[in-house]
Amino acid sequence: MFALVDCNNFYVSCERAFNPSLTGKPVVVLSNNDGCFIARSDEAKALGLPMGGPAFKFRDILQKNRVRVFSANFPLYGDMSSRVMATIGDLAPEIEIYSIDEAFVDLGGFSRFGLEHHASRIRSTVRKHTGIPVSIGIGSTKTLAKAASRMAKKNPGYEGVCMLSTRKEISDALTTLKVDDIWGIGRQWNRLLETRNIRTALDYSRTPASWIRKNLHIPGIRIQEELNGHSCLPLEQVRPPKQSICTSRSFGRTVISLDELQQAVATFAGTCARKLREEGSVASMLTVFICTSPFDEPHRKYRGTRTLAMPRPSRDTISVIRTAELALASIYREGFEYKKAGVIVSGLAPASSSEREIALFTEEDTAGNDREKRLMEAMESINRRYGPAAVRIAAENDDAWKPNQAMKSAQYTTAWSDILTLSG
DNA sequence: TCTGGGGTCCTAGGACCC
DNA sequence: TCTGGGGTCCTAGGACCC
Repeated sequence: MFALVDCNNFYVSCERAFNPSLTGKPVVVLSNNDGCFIARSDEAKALGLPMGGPAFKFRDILQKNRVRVFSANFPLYGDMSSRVMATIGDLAPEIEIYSIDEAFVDLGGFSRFGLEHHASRIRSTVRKHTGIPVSIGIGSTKTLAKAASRMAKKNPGYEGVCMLSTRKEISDALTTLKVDDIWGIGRQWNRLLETRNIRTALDYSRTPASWIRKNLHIPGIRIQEELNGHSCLPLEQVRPPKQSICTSRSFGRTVISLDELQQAVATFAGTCARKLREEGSVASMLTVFICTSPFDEPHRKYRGTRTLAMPRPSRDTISVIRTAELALASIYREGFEYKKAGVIVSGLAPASSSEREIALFTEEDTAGNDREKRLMEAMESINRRYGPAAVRIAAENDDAWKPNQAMKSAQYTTAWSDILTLSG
């Protein structure tokens, strides 16, 4: 049996863990640039504030109800997530960390304790050790566990733990589960399914497989199998190496000049290089994209994207930035108000394999590679000691296009300076 | 005035190979 | 008269997830 442990309103719960006065009050957390709602407390949901809704359109509701509004504080949420996952892992070692606020665990070995009982123990321990409330769903497939966790969250009667085991429990659950609440069914597919009058998970589970195969392809078939109790999605305890790494941002204001875009793109490229080194990978390709706001008039819209091969597979800041600059120069067009840009590195391979390949090249290349590597190591050791951007490549600069974050809470668990604000 | 960021998988179509 | 079959790789785009 699989269990899904799912943190309730995760980012809001993180804010509450350090600020108990938020308990019982409506709270929202905003995306970068204080744009959209990305987390809402139950009280905020009850006010009709939608997930992903743009904050400026709900200003009245926010003010009238004294909603507590926070800018996103991802270092805090990431650190709280690690603590939650570590606590779960202590009580259920076969764990797949699925997202920042969710983990699948295999409860197979715990049947003699009673699965629901053990799940309750996980729930109360996480609450006690981290302050984060979680809901837990148990089922014979990941998709059923997901559905169960939804029920656990929605109905207080379950006290945070819902297990689907008998045939009747499963079919009752599938009858109440709307098709677009199934894990893996999004907006487009929901629209298509509606036209066929497929409205509940039970309808979906009984739809001819040939039709699903034709219209929703392999992923659709997997969902159907999983709803019918045939597990297709195994627990992935070891995260597979990343295939691509992306760094992108919306700008705090519109950016017009190539010069400013270059600064932004170089900074994102530098971040990608650092992420590559963390991942232990090298990249063979690099993509740059720039775009205007999707809400602009059609004639003012532009999206440019360009993929280039790296001169050789690398994770060196300088060569990643250089390649990104070439790509940017080829897509930049004058006269547009750019709102967002990003760098994606792909064609990733383990760094160790590339070192062997480099050894096949000429003497100079080997020397160059070695010099790059030592330079990166030196930069990183300086930055570890003196702060994240103590030394950087001159092209990197986040002054001009930095996102706005007006209402950010302190980094209670990751910055010493911010802990002082707690006690002070 | 003001609308996030980081991923994966799948398909289709074109280039190219033998 | 009339022009195969099978494969890979790459890119772009669209779907999904959190």
